[in-house]
Amino acid sequence: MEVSDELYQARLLKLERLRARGIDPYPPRWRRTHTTLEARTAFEVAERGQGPAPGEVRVAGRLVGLRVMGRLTFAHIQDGAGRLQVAFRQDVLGAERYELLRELDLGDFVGAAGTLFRTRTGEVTVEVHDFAVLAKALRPLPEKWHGLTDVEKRYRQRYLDLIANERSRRVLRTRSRVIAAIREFLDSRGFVELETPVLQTSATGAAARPFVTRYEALDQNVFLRISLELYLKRLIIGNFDKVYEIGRVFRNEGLSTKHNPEFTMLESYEAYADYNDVMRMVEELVAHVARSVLGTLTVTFAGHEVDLTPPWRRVTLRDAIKEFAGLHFEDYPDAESLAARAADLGLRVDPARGRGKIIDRLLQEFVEPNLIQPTFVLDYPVEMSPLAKRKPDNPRLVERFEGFIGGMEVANAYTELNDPVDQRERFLEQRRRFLAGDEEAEQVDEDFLVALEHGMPPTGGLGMGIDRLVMLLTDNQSIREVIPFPHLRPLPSE
RNA sequence: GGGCCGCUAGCUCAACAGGUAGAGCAGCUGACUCUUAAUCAGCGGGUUGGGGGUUCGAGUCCCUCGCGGCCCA
Repeated sequence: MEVSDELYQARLLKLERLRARGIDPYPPRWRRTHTTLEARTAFEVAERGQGPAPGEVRVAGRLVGLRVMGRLTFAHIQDGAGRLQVAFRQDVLGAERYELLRELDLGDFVGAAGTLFRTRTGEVTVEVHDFAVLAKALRPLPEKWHGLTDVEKRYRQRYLDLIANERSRRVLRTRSRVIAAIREFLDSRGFVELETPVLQTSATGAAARPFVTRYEALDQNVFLRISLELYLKRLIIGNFDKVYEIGRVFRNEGLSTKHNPEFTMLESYEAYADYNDVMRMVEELVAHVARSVLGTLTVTFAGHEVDLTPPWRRVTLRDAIKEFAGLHFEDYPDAESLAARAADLGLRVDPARGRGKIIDRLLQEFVEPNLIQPTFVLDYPVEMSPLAKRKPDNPRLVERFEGFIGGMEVANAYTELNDPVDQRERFLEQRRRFLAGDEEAEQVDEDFLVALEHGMPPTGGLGMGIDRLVMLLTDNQSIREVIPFPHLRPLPSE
């Protein structure tokens, strides 16, 4: 992050020379009439005789190109909408104003007022009558042609990446539009968006280790949420029939290109729906998002053509594992026999972690990477799913599905468990696992049990990882690309 | 956690077999009124990620630590 003293001092000197001339290098205002895009569009519309000539325009942006040719200077400024060329002529500006250009550097914000014209090479350009420094930059920009490619620096100083790399800006814009499209879809179906607590006295709703922090005023340890589930269910109990939240959850786990400690989840709950209804909603939701953001239902992800058109393939977990791992897990009623069979397949698993964990590993290792086209895997063992309702015809399984696309899990949903007695038993089973050393076991949430005992209607619930959905739609294999400021290990001596 | 690869000027990258660390862009000085990676002439710029070792001599070889990437678990 050190900048050479030479470059920094050169810019500081220019800053001081501006001040010496009575020019504020950080003026509080600049009245802008057009973005760069609006200015060009207005000119082109007038050129075709389809609108009035824009006359004097006032544009502003970061100086990203500067070509001084004696008494004529061309420059490009970049704003949020795009780039525009501006031309400074000494005979128009006068020698004294023109001299001020010497104090400009690439990276500075400038405002330019003037009229639009086309250069001999055909580029729409502002003939500048007046200009101002809006903010002097003291550090240099990344190289103008190659930009910034150092991956670590791109993440640590994301603003430089965003200045230099159009692709990075586009990915984050897509992220924003994905979230907007999700809201549009759910709102149009009558869902209500509410916010539930980030700070919780027990972290529930997922198998994950939580972050712990300290609430000083109450002299109490609190957790950052690992899911949105149990509070949204309380809202279902409280008569919000369709409710959702898009929010950050926090999981105290490893750091990688696939995992960020904080990530964005959508959870939705719908009374009187079951997991089949939720399945249909998920495929329609994803299709809506793709159509509205990309204008197509076919996306390329990691070299694969993925077709998001509903309906998606549906396969039971039992059949999926049979298909890809070649074993029928129901033939192995206990953890020991299943672990032994998994070992034959080259998968080392500890039977002490339980039968559900082994099945989960089989799913992750053998099935998940093969689910490139959108696929719902359904009917999970009850041990893996302490918040889901049992299947009426098979109490060892629950009405749960996960949605996979491009080899990634993007959705997880259940017919929600609303039997408070069964829920209490499931919590107690989780508690036993926790005491046996399973740090990811669900915590008992007594307050939630009391809520459930007041009655929750049959409900279909959904969790979706927004970051992964954005990865899919932008063809990024690293979650860090789709998060504005991904978490990185700290650099030494800070 | 393990393996492999990377870290050199502000940025993008070179540097044979261990022998004076270079180029382009950016910066500085100058020329230039239609350029657009402007061009031309000249100049400055380095703790080669940190620490240690081998050697007459280390960007290069060895050890170690840090950060990142890819793969595996």
